Amino acid sequence: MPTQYAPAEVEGKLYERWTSAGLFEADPERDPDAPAYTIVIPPPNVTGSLHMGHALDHSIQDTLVRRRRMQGYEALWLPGMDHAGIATQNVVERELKKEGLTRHDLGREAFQERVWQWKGESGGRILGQMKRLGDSVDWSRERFTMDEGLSRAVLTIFKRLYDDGLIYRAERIINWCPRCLTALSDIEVEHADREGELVSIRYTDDVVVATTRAETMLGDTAVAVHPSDERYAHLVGTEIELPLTGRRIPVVADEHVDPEFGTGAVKVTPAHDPNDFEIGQRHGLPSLTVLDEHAKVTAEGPFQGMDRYEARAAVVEALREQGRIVKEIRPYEHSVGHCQRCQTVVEPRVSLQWFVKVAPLAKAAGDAVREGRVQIQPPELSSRYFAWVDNMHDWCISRQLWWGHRIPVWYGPGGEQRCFGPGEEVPEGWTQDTDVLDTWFSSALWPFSTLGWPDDTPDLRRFYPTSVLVTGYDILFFWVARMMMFGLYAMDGVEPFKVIALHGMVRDQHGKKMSKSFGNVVDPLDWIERYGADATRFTLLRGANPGGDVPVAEEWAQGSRNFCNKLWNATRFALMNGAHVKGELPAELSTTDSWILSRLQTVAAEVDAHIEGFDFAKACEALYHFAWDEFCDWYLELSKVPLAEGGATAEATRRVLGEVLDTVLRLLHPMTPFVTEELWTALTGRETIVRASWPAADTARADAAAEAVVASLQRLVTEVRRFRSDQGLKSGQRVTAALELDGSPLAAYEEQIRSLLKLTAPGESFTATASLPVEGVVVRLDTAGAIDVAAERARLEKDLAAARKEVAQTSGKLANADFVAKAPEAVINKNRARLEAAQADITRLEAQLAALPAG
RNA sequence: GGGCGUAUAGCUCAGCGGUAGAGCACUCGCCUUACAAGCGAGGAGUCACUGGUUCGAACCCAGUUACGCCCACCA
Repeated sequence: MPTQYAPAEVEGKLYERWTSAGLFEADPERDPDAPAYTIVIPPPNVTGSLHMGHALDHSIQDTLVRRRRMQGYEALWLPGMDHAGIATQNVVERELKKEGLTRHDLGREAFQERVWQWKGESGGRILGQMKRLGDSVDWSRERFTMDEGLSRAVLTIFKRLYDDGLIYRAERIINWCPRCLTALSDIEVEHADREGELVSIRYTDDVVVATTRAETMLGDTAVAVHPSDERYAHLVGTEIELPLTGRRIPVVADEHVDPEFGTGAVKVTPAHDPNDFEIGQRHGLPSLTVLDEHAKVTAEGPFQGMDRYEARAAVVEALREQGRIVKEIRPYEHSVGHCQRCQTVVEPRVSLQWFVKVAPLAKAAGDAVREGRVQIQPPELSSRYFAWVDNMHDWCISRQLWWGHRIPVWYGPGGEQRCFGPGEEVPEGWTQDTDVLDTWFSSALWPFSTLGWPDDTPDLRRFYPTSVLVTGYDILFFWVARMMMFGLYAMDGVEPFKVIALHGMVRDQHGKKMSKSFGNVVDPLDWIERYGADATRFTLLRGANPGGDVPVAEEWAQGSRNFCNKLWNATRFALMNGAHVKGELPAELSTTDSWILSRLQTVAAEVDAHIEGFDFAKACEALYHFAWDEFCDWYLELSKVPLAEGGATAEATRRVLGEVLDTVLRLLHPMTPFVTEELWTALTGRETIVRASWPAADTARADAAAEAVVASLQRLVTEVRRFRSDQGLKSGQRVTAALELDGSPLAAYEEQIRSLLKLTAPGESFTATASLPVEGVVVRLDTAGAIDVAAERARLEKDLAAARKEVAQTSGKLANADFVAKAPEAVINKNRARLEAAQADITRLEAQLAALPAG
């Protein structure tokens, strides 16, 4: 074995071995008694490639699934991709543009073929990247939201919702992207504060209105004031002339108007503003569309054909010429909606669209969490979930795109409209709606459509409901809430998952969001290549505090790489010394053996509990410390003496070494699958760790006495090392020493202590001696006259002062009647122990000071 | 505008009633036959501020300040 672990040389080979052996494949019939464990992957966009967010999300899911698989569950992690309507259509349209073509040049069918072709060639790059990460997904069950089966699920549920009156078509104001040329749902619009201009316009001598979108005045069909606003009471019910158009529009009274804001009079443009649309509905106002789908002015007149921004300036200029602009135009920061996919400013627009009536579905989705049938992890995020599901607007599901599931509604003679389910025959002469469904419509079915629904399949029976949904809190609304709605609806009230485990966003080392413009984006593949998949995963998991964002930095990845290397070298040492896992543990164990086995079982219990509780940071932390600080730094070092002794002692040590490594590797395997597989198979000679058993904590191995002995041994060794370091003694320099260990439980460890401290046997003569009473034993070191007495005295005096302060504090506390009367017994005892320890320290330190040679 | 959250060592974060912890960074000493991707030793924090509750507060309560996030139909 080389002295350094080279991930690149083992990862590809191991992944290939795992998949060809079918180790990740679930089988609904394998063992009917085994509980099922299911995770469906949040399907990445077919346009996507692996970023740190995915790497985190997948590391978590893989950890959960691998642990369950080791525990004997029938574990299924189902992979797949989302067709990502707008995103994908945009990509392919961009490609076409390079060839000087638009989708209209191809026509609908040819364009769709083109997208499928693109999907075959470059879509799904992310699936290959998932293999690099080590995802233990079942590739035999890979799904795509546009698959035949999943499409049938979409049509089936559409038909059911339609028949239940939960899907309707209506002319409503919706968010419109003038670049993508489609409607968007509320959550596909991102709001950001932008500097705009608030223009005050004098409609008449009495009526001044303000707007940031002056061009929309061309579509005004009223001015609204608050019903109780006395300034305007005389105008309500009258008509005024709308400048630039000559149209006469009414003044209406509406509660929505805030009399405190501006002049208290509002222009009303029902066709291009959501509020105004509602005012229009309430007062029966006409809705006058003045902007087309490209956001160009359609209203006849001088502005016709202008882009909205061009028109905005032109309208203001025209009004200015008429002297209708009040005062100066002032800068105004306000929130502006942008298309999530292309960042174009969204234009509210009235149009005929399809909607899901969400009220009953959202109610059920909320209740499932309220009643505890679905648990949100961490629970603090539940309030956000409720805020969303309890206040949801109807969901606009139609998109004016070509890539997606086409709406299964046909229009027949006489304007009749009918929904045809899968397999139903559409009569001659009927034409299908040209819109497709929002991409989230099909992803909402993912937890059951992937398992075969609407058919009653063995997979669906065995693996639904899924066990846990793992995703970032950013798509709680986009996706999670909608899966809840559709899952409960389609599966007759059975929730799609039992736990929603939300994680944070990956950020840079200063907690900043990763973005191309900041230049702080880290590519997980880059880390995988330089540090290995395990180090990449471990870094992410180690930062994954429940609910918190996950900062990552280059140095932390190096630290994880170093940790993998540490495991590598520990195993190398163990194998070089004949460590093994054959047979039972020896009946006769040394104290250090008992200690490490005791600690091991505690750590196994902790790790298990932390993963169970989705606290991956703590699981990693516990293993990191145990493996490095306790096992490598102490047990391994202490084992060198018994190993050298040979015989039964050495044999017992080899067995314990093998035992601890075996267990640690299995505990780490869900987080760092590759290095653990490589080392574990070498150590045990077995086929694979993937289906090895998950370690259970053996409480019978708990041994507080052994832990106490090792703790004092560690204190002794540390104290002497401290002395040597303070004294500037060469670390390789052998020092003669007498250890007076008689009667101490450490007596059995004299050899190890000498070895750790590089002490030789007591010499013939002591020239200058430092005496270190530690833990009731005395160490006399012959430092060949090299003692810096002043430095040692300063050091001891500092420690002495600290000990005296401690005594003062604790004894003061114990003298406080209130404290003694009210504090719990355990706390009082702790203080007593602390006092005793400090008093012992004082005795020891005073003795050490007294023993110092005159200097 | 509403809601939620966070302020702890240089950085990123744990701790959430009983005398402050980790990783990285830093200082000093070491190529000690598992590992220099390493080993040993060490320094470093009035736990944002102000009050309150308590025998005892980083932790609970109130307020202040500063950040962050989510939602929203702020013309």
